[in-house]
Amino acid sequence: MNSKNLSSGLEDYIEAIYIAELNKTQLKGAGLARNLNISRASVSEALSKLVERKLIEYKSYGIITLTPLGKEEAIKVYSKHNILKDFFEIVLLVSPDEAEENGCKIEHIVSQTILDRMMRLTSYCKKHPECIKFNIND
Amino acid sequence: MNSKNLSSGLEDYIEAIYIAELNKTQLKGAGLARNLNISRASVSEALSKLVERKLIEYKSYGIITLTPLGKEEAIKVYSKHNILKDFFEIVLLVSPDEAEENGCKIEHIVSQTILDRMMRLTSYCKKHPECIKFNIND
DNA sequence: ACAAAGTGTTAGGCATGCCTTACAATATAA
DNA sequence: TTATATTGTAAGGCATGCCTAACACTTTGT
Repeated sequence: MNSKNLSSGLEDYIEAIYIAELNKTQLKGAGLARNLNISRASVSEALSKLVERKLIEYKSYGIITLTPLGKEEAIKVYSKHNILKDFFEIVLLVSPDEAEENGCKIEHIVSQTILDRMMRLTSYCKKHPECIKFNIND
Repeated sequence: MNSKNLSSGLEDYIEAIYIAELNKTQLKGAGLARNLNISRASVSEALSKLVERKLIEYKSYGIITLTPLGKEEAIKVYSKHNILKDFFEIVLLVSPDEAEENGCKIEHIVSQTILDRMMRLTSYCKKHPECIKFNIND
């Protein structure tokens, strides 16, 4: 389980780091702790693991950076997240907050096939909005 | 977290016990261990917790039975499971195995609103099968 | 009734992942 | 430059949930 699969916990860290990079934020451990609402101690442990797995670069008091490998992983997770969120919002008409919350959890466990189908259905519903009447009548 | 919320692990046990009851199977700990592919020792621990929380009745070497409370919980989980599985199969056209596998995991974390919407969309698609063309063309 | 098969439990471990406390190191602002 | 704020980490805990090994108990078949 060391080389390939990331636990859902580590995926969350990687994703948060990636989002910080997207926002061009200089992220340190303490900031990550604040973002994730987790203790600095826990973040410290997690960062060590991520460094060990060569997914991030990080030295004490420095800025956290994704390695190319880490970025690859981050993009995977983040895109799962977005596929789910869009699907919940656009197809199932769920509120943004709830879509976000569910996406965050489900992203770690859902299969690729299901994501692919969701993506297709989302884009279909965007083009054919009349298809979303399921929710109103029978 | 004691009185109300079940961990996803315990939900799995409860669900497996419920399914055994549906099949009119006399279930003991060892059988449950086989069903879930888990050691007898782990099952033994879990059953103690479930007895403690008054979700099952169980004595060593006896048959495991759900209490009314346990049955209530089981039905909740099981119906989530089925809503997800049906949705994946009927709306997203995923294979039964994959639908099952994903349902098993997601049932523990998905919100009620999303389940409700999935249910509606599933029944809509059953009545209007032409709606599932999203998967073929644009 | 007694051996074999099946079942249950305890003890000791491992992994994940979170916490608080206490302290150490660095950065920053006066 | 020195005090304050920020950041990092080590130690010791807790909870979940899984494992194996070893042992104990019950059931079953002959």
